[in-house]
Amino acid sequence: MTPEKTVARLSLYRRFLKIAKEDGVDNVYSHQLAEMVRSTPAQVRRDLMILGYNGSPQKGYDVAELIKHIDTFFNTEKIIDVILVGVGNIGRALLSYFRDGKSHIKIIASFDKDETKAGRVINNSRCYAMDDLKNIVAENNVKTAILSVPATDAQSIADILVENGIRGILNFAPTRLKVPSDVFVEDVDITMNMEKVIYFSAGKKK
Amino acid sequence: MTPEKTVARLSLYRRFLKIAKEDGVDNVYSHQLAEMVRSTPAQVRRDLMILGYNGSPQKGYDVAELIKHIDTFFNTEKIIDVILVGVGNIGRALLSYFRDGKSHIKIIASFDKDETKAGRVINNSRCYAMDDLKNIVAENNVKTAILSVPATDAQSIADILVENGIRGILNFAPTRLKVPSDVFVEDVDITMNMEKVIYFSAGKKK
DNA sequence: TTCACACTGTGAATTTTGTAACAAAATACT
DNA sequence: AGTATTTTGTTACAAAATTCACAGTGTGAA
Repeated sequence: MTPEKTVARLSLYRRFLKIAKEDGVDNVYSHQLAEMVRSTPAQVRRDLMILGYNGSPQKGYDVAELIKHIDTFFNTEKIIDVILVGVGNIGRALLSYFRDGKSHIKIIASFDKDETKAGRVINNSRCYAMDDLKNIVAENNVKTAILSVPATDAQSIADILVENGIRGILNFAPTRLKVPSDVFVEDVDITMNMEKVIYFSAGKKK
Repeated sequence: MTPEKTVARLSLYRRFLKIAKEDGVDNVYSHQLAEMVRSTPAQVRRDLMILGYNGSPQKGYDVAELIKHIDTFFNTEKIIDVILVGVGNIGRALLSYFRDGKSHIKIIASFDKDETKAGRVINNSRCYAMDDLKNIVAENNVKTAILSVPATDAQSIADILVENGIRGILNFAPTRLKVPSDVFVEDVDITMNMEKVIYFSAGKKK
């Protein structure tokens, strides 16, 4: 399977390729792509190898074509439906983030333990009670969830998600979730990231 | 300098150690720490080596002592002041995130281009106009910033930050910032993370 | 006091990730 | 057509991160 780092970079390449396309750019060279994502030409070419799409010397890569191949790689010609659990501050921010960004990722429903939120439409997404999760996930064949609940609830909700067939979780709670090995969890750990910044910026002398 | 990955994990260890301490745990073994942060005992021991603090074979690591050493490593006996620029959805979520979590990181001021937000207190943090940034950063000797503005504004605001002495940026905008090499940038790229989850969870068969 | 035990600290092996180098391909120029 | 130029695809190499494996150590039971 493709290494995690490469997958991450492919996602970036595509984003910047789309911007370039908007700007009317038809083809790019590896060194241009490298500059966009702060990488090196060698790294870019190496990453693109796995797509099975070949650029041409002289003209580099055809932007539209390359995007198409990355789309195929990610299997996202179609819209991907995801759910979000935990409509607190971060949850709401994410709802608007994915609504505004015209990406192929769509939050089809959000859920919250707080029953008073159920039924309300928050940031364009209808909020449901936790009890409805089972049906909505099943009916829409949702496989991916965003978890933005407080740390104290994260594990128990993750259990519910897994139980109902969720296979991938983007976790914003500052906890390490225990899930079966066939479930993929990506942690977005803001405190940790912040501490990294503080540590390394202190090291960088003026 | 300590590798980035190690720094990230040290931050995690500390968080979980603090929780353990709250729970009245006095000492931990590497395999327990490993389980907490989803790692391996060997990895934990290797990471802790750089602290210069030694556990003992029988009792493992003294929790309080280990926390103290990680604190020293991060140089955070004192509170770290940071600023936040961009009081939109994500900005507000972060304000409340850092207000609620009783961490040693404190957002002392927030800024927004939108002058109508200036003067208002949003999520316990006073919002200032961009023009005030210079003075507040200088007066408080702030070295770290959270950037949560739209992608289109990110670079120009980053330039302002750098100009005013900011040396570390936690960037939530889906852009790669161009900064001098003595400034550290950590990107939190939610779309990319989401795509990783989708990719790898699809690979994981039921 | 010796033995067995459970764990640490750390060099060495392994795996993963990134970089460099260069032949082959496509174009433009003469 | 032949040559120079530019950039790719890929292989070989290097560096970094992780894991292994085991000697060393303190403790308590026999």
